[in-house]
Amino acid sequence: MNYWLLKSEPDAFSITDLAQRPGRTEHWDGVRNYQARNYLRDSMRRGDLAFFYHSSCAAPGIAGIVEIVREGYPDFTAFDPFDTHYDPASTPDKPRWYMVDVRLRRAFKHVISLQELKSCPPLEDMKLLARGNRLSVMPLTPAEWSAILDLE
DNA sequence: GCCAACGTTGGC
DNA sequence: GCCAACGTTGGC
Repeated sequence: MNYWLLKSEPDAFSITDLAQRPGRTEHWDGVRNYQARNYLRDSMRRGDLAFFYHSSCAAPGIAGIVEIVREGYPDFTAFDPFDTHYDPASTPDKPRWYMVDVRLRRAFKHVISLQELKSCPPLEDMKLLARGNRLSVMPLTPAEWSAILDLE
């Protein structure tokens, strides 16, 4: 069982959007970074839990918890010329990008703000808070996971 | 909108 | 393989 953090811009896809999907389940598409792709493709397991992080918005922070319900498979949005995440270098025969399916476990009543995360000593070394970090899919240690839950 | 940090691209 | 230029991310 692994712990993760997934970033999304709420303008594009928010935790409220996920809550409204059938089965509160949706594919996590659009990741176009190799390190993040490798996590999605190789390391995420069905049953793993992830924080849903809202980025690039007025109130960045962790909005809730999702469960991985389908392990890595080709991100088909890369095959669609009309999709914003289209990548002609990725084909059904040789897919370059991968996604997983996530199901909403619960949305927090209050988003745990980035500021709260930054001022929590046990989270000092968390990847998310590292200088210049841009990774949109990242692992968390069990200690980080529970420290964040304590902030709720 | 600004800008620092980072990843990718492409010429050499 | 180097590295400058460029595009993107993401907080503020």
